Amino acid sequence: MPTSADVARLAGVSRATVSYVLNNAASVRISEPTRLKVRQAAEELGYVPHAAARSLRAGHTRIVLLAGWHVRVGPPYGPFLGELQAALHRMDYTVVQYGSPGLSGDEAARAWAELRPVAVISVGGVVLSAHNVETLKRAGARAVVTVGPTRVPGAHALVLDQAEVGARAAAHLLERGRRRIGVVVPEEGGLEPFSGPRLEGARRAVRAAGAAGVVALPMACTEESAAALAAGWRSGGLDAVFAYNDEYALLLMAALHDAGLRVPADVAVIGADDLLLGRLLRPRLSTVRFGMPTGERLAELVDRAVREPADPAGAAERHGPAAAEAVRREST
Amino acid sequence: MPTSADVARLAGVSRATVSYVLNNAASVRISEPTRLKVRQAAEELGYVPHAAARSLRAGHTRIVLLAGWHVRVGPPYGPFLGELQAALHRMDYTVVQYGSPGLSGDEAARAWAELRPVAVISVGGVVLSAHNVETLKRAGARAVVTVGPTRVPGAHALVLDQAEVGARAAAHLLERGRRRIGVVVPEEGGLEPFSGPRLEGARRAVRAAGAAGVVALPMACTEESAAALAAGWRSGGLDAVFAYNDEYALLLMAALHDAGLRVPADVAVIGADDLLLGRLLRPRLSTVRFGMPTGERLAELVDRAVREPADPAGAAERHGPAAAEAVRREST
DNA sequence: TTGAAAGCGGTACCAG
DNA sequence: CTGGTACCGCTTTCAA
Repeated sequence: MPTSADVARLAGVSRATVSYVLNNAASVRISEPTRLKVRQAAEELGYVPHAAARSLRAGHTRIVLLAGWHVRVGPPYGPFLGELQAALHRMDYTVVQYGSPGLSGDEAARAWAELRPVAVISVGGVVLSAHNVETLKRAGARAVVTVGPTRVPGAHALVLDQAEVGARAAAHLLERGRRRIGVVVPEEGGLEPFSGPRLEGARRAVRAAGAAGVVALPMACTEESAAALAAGWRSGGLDAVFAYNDEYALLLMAALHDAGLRVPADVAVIGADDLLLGRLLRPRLSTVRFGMPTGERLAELVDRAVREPADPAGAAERHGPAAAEAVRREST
Repeated sequence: MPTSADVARLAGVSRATVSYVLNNAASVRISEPTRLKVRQAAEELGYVPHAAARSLRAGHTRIVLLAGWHVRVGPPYGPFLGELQAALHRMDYTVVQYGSPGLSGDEAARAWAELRPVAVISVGGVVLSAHNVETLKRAGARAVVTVGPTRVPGAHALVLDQAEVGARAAAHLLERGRRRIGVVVPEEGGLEPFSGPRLEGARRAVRAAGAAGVVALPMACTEESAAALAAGWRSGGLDAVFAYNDEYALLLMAALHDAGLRVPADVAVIGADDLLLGRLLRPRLSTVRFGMPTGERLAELVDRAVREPADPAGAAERHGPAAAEAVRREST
């Protein structure tokens, strides 16, 4: 691969001049003929600058590290992350995906810091400590943003209060007169940061209402698992279920139907995340929708944090939880 | 951020020694006490090596560039890409996501080459020329893999013959005795590399069978758009539809149902990609399934290409298309 | 207007 | 066994 020295040689100028020309350096005037020679030489050699060398010299990168993307990234995160990525790209950042299955906070922070990202966005998954955030900041991160149920000192937090989702679902079921409520908990790994709070939120809401409590129902995202759960339903005596997610809800609903139970007459079913498919199946699925911020908005937040040198500690944590609301359709 | 020089100073050794210790250099023997001093110093300072500096010196990176991830990345690509990413991570590669909306092949190749990736995986989207592949290889890419309908000279190709999908769908509908066939084409941007060949394949299959031809039906992935399409259905006189995708198929099926048409009596509907939800809705949706390679397999292919210095030109293109087959359920 | 040279952080050769 | 040092490719003062 040709280097800037090769271009300089071919153009008959110094490496400095090459750099000035190709970066349109404003602080220095280069004659038009020289510019042309340099441009042609670069073109001819197919010169492409070396990003690592540049950022080594510059002392900082334009890397935004997007961490903790699970294999199972269900809606509404998929579209959200897509938007985020596109927006950051438009702002000229290099988005580096970093899946970190099974890494501890310390290991993850170290691995991420090696890249010297200018910002880190941690989506679910890895739980960072204040010390980890400190490590990242010292490594050049001007912004560390966590998206998820927890809040880390020192980091911007886009709190997604999953407990609120569970609470709304339970409240809705209670309102509809149900009392014996089950909560489907996914058996798939990696969803605990979401499923745990959802279950807990439902539990709290039910307790607050003076009802008996909720029953956790492990289930995998397969037809077989749903059928197994539905088969034992009558003996459980539950009259309502909050199914973590619309996907799980629909699976279970189909299985309950096949097992001869009527929805919502025998069992009320509510999901979450307001997926499109919830409106396709009949009865239409009730769900809990929660206002996910747009990817663009988070991208702007990151961009601002990167540019603002002053990062008042107070401002770091003021990004409130998005509101959740139950949407009643036909299944409850 | 502390550098290896800081660690060396604190430990009272040279930078070279620090490097040897922290990288467990096998070619050199360092005394145990020294190792300990270095380790402690590094720990104490919270030293994290600088990836860019390292790869600048090494002359190569462990970056695998995953390019062309669209915002709307529908199944079965989502899970596939997730697996791929996880597998590469396990093999100790750094996966860099690079969305390139609206970039030409030349621009994209340049931008990618700046990162000096050791491998490039281009998923749909950007169309690379042989020259672009050459640029990337010169920039250090030991493997360039394209995943999608087209095949680029010089690159490994994981051909996903979308035309075959369309052809199978159409053939299935013809077999079921249908003659006037519509093909839903998504209005959403970014899907053309997939939707175009699917339409074309269906068209060819219908022509080959001596039938009249197919009608392209633009539709967005929303209830409204589906309803609009369904509303004008009777005047179109079509007795079957291939709907690009199970998602579009289900939307349309629900809309047709609401418009008073019976599936499959009045209209046969077939989708593609064999999504889970196609088995939840009744009637169960017929679909075209095609064997997507697992992410693990592609990761291994990349890994092998990276390690094998010899890359016989003949081997570069032998990765055949995955087979597609129609799965009949209840909607056709 | 252009060139020479220092140095970003880390690695690996060679000398001691 | 360890230290000195050259160098990876690029940017950016400082001089000419």
